[in-house]
Amino acid sequence: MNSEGLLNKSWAFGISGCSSAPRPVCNVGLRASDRKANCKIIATVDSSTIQSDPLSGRILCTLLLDNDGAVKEQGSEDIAFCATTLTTERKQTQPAVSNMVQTCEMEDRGGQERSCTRGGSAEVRCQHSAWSGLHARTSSHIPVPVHRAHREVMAAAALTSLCTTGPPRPEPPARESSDQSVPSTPSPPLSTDISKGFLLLSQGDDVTEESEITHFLFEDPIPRKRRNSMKVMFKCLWKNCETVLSSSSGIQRHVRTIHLGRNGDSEDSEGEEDFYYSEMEVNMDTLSEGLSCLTPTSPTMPTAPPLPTVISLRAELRYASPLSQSAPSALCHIRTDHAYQATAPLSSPTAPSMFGPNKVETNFSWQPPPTAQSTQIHLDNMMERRLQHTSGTKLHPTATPTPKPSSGNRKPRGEAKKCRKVYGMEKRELWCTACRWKKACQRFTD
DNA sequence: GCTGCCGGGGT
DNA sequence: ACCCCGGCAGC
Repeated sequence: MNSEGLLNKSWAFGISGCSSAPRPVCNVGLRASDRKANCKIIATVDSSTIQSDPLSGRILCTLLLDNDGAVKEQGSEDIAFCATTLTTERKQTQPAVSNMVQTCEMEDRGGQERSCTRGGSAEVRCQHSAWSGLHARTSSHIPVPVHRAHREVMAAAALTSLCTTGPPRPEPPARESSDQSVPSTPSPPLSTDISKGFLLLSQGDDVTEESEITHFLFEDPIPRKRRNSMKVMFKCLWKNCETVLSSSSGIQRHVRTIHLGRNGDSEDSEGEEDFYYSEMEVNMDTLSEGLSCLTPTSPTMPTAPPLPTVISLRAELRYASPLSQSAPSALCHIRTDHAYQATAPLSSPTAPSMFGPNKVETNFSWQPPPTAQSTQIHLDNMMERRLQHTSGTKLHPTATPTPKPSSGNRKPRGEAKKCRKVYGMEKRELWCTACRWKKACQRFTD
């Protein structure tokens, strides 16, 4: 097997920390290939590649490959990890190794040799020690192509994941003292430090992918859930606007279109919208609980969801056709002030569905807990405001969308003929009740 | 002026 | 709750 084959087998076996180290140092300290009697030194890991290493220059361990194909590790007692990366140099000299197993177990036998062969497969066992608290950096003297580095990272990830399946091991005191910045909540410096190392390896990779790799590499089962449950949201800072979106582009577009009154795709804002939103961390567990309460298909949906953080769904409608002019009244025919109007249809055939294809965005807004009725009112107002905005009148940031103070909230006269017009005064008995009572016609709605 | 309908009052 | 109407505003 050539070196490429080794790569394909994810020969990278060096991983540290294992199950009891939530912040394993995964470093690449491989230097050279060498030969010994009956063994081949396939890698040496020294402390020169480790940042903040108090024993600078010291060889931490040497990885040997014996004739049986088993990997042996030899080194000092305080070996924290055995990490390796295939280098160009090694790629040329690495002998064929088969049945290499990507297993890393936590096992402290107290001896110098921590390797065994099981079923013809070699296992690299890592010993946990005080070294686990060390921060690692990527060895800068090892040129690694991006794609290959990526593969090696993934291989290391596989190893680590196997490590975490090992028997539980109590946290060593050394870690507690050396690394005090390990809260139960996510720790940005960790991901930053680690990811920095991998960024050197895979600068061309997408950040998200790199982040995923980092999480995959170093995640703890329980902390991962917390880590994933926190999500950065972007909150609009505009006065009286509580829109919260999950993406910066979305909030920028929101600010640009809603508040700045600019075209959503135009670039003339020159980043002005950046001043009108801020990031916020949101516990997605709480949010999802709230959402599940609001989900119509939720089997456990209560009639009045007791939300710790209440979400009101804002159906932001964007209409491009003149149909939108009449949409509000058609959409929101929930009126209970008069009994004769309660029988009116809840929606018009010409009205777009609230959750229909015209719905472009659904925003989450943190607001005081509304009742079901107030939620409807909120939707109503939101839609009306949006429709007023999209129907041609550009909103000034400080201007409240009040069309005409003098005209009050009187809705514009509809286009359709009413009962009076259709039947005439002679057949007043054919009018709908509302028309007879000089109220808004309920038969011929707009 | 016609029409739609809001607001208010009467029963 | 039901019914009626004055009055306003859009057309």
